[in-house]
Amino acid sequence: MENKLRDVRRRRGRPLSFDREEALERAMLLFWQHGYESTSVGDLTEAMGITAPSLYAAFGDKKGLFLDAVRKYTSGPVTAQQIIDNAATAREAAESLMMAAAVGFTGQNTPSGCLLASAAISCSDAALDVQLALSTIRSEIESRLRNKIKNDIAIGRLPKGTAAAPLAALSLAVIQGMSTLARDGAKRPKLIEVVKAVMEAWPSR
Amino acid sequence: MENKLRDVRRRRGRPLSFDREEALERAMLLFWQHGYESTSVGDLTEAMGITAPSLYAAFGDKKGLFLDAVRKYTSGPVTAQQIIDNAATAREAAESLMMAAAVGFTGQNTPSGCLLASAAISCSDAALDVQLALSTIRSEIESRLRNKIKNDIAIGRLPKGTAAAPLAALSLAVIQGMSTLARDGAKRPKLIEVVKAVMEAWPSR
DNA sequence: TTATATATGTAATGCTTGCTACAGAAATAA
DNA sequence: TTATTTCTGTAGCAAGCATTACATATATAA
Repeated sequence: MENKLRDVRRRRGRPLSFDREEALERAMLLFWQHGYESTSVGDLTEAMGITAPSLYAAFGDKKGLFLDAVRKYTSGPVTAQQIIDNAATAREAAESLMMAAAVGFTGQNTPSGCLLASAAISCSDAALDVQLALSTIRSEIESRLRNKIKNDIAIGRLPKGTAAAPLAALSLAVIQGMSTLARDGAKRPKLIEVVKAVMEAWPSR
Repeated sequence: MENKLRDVRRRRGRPLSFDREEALERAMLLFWQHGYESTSVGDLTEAMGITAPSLYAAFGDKKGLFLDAVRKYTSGPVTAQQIIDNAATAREAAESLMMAAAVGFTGQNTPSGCLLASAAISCSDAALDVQLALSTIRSEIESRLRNKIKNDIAIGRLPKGTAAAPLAALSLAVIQGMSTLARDGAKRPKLIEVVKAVMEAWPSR
């Protein structure tokens, strides 16, 4: 079997003068902080250290760059999907998800809050598709958690009468809300207390 | 005592050609839907039915108009402060507040979600003061609820060991989160279920 | 070498932004 | 009437927006 690194043929024309992933990382951080519409292409090129034509050649347009940044954001060290799937129980899945949010929203080297929860909450009609893209991601996480809860009910790990949808929606609502709390200045311990508090809403252990 | 209506002297120059409160109402609805920065002055003048010079004469500038719109939003039929103050218990205050949110975020003749929670979540540096204004309002509601909870603990209506701050923060987080859920298409019954679910987190009745 | 492909830097595109100068209109006060 | 005050409509401001045309630079392929 060939060495993968050696297998990578050089492209034909002039090579990129910048590290694509590093530039994308910087764009992501800017979108995270200021949101989609309030971040201008000028802001982006400055932060990424490249000129506009390079940006457009590498990422298509502002919208494409944003969606790429979202992809980078959601494929970090631990994804929501992994957290849910790896949890032993639905209860644990919800708690881990919210705890990861509490920690991720209060990082020292990243903007406060959540990119998915804050980058396109309200926008102009021109950005409705971007808004929808984020909304879809949020809904998928909620749906996955809801299914996990339903499963635990089905196998008797949660009481038969438990309402799955409200618990899943509540978890997502708390995550969205913690994003705003973090943006408003709430520190990590406070968010962790919020998670502990909301876990009391689950059926008695 | 003079009749107040007769007491209102006509102003000296040419009278306003539009109803100030009605125009402000329309501006509020537009800000509610699209947020502060994504609503342009052009959008506003069109919706308000007036020209730019009239807008600037009546409201100062875009920022002044927005803050006036926020004032109108927060001084509606029932304010958060009234809900908290009129509630018999802290528990009731939190529940009423969240229920009012669930209803208010899913009105038929208004945009989905909450103006305070969505109009300036992420913005450019130029709008940081607007962002701060909304953040301050949110914090004041949280603070008022927290004090109500502390009082109930002090008079023995809630268990001595109850943590007031997390319950207040959780309530606000759920409200912010429900705003996003509503914007994502959640209907009123779903939000009401979320409120019922989170109330289970309160100390046993 | 020459041809081809890709990326870059400069500079500009047309459009939208928030805002306002200015002249005229419409009211009250003298 | 005349003066004064206030608002309106037209028209336009400078600045910023996302995007791109174009010439040039730098790589591989023939």
